[in-house]
Amino acid sequence: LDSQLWHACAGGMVQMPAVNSKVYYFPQGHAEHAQGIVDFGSSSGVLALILCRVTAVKFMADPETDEVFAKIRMTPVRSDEPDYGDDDGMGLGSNGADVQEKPASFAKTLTQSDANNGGGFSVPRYCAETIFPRLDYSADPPVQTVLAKDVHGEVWKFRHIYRGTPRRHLLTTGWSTFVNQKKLVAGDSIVFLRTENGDLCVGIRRAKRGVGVGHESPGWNPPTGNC
Amino acid sequence: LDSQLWHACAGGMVQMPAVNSKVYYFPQGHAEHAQGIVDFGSSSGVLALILCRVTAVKFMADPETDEVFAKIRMTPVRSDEPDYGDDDGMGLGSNGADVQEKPASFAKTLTQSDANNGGGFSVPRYCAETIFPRLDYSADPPVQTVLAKDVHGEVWKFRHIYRGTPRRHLLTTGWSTFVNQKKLVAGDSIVFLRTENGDLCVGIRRAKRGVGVGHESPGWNPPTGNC
DNA sequence: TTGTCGGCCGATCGCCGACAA
DNA sequence: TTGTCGGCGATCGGCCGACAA
Repeated sequence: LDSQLWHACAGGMVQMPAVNSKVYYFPQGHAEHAQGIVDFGSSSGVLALILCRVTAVKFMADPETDEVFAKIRMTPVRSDEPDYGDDDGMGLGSNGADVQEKPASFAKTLTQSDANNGGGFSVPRYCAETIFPRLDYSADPPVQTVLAKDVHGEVWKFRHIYRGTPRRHLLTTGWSTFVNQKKLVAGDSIVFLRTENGDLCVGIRRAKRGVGVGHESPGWNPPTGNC
Repeated sequence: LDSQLWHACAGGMVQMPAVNSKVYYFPQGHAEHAQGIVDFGSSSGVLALILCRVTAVKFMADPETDEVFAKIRMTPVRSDEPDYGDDDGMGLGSNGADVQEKPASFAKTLTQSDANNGGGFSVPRYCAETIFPRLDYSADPPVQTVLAKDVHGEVWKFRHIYRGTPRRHLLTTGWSTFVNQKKLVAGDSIVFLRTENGDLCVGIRRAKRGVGVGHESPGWNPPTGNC
């Protein structure tokens, strides 16, 4: 899985430690994330945090839901181990900027109309103009076929049209197939990303399904958006 | 799973040993059935057949495909064990007839028209008259709703109508849903069974999917039909 | 700029009798 | 008796601009 698409799906709040960097491992946080509340009382003999060195990071995606996650391999740093002087574990360069250029990407939360069966997808103008291939506006109406690769490398085909009064960008043919196959519902988000060589990719962020999900104000998220 | 419905799905050629009866267990046949060819050469030290006593029989059905199978528990009969004088292991009474009355059932192999999407199911007259609830022929046309329980206890609803020239029995509304949910194709068989208390049940026999399946002559199977 | 709606057209579903095997 | 076919009406999918937030 391409790490750029992975990061676009994960969102801008997610930063991954670089290989060879040093991080603190929290056993309690890991256990709670994996299987719920665990008693790590002071008498349990488990340290609260352990200084480790990252030995491997693997970017992955669930084959069913397309949701992204990562496997991080760590080894404890022994107190007598010499310090290699590596970075702070946030995967950032010394100037605080990502060492890797961030490609253009855009995330939108699906509206009721987007997810409705039989409807299309309303493409925000910013997304259409900066992420999608350039449309030939001299045609009437301007139409093109857009190909996008998902996290599994599968290619999806969409009809991209610029029409209506006032004019707006829409994905029509191919969109409902995508919604049904991916089992998307209103509230889920879709991520479009343009790689350096001009290829288009598409990712998914499922809405939190748990009870008591707060009613977020709708609207689109700034490029490479929410957490 | 009701043993009568199980037997109707398995077909008349299948006879199960009764609990407490004695049978021969063939390790080689069991192994080949489970995982393919296994070498049971004379030097392997495994006996070709072992006299056993059946201690339990469990009638089951695959939750996905509805295909029926059974779990048979056996314990080897030791040579010094006294003979209880039980039967021959075919589950038959001393007169060779089934100890349990066989309920009315009917099996039909689905034709192309039966399996076609958008079509109905052509009910053989014998099945409609002996298995289905009695139809009120004074109505025009005679119609009723038929409820049938599958191997999981799930109830399916069909519209049963007697119409056309010449007159014939058909299942219309509800049939295509059943075909799609059960993923039935032409060549698969459907089994209808009426229990003693008048309830209707429905089972499935999948066609052999393997390559080189011979072209069987079509047509319906006699009551509680094929193997 | 874009979310939602009603209109509308074509495709499909599914019920029907005709006909013949 | 029943398998297959063409007809046809109802429903649904899906593309469209209108309109307003």
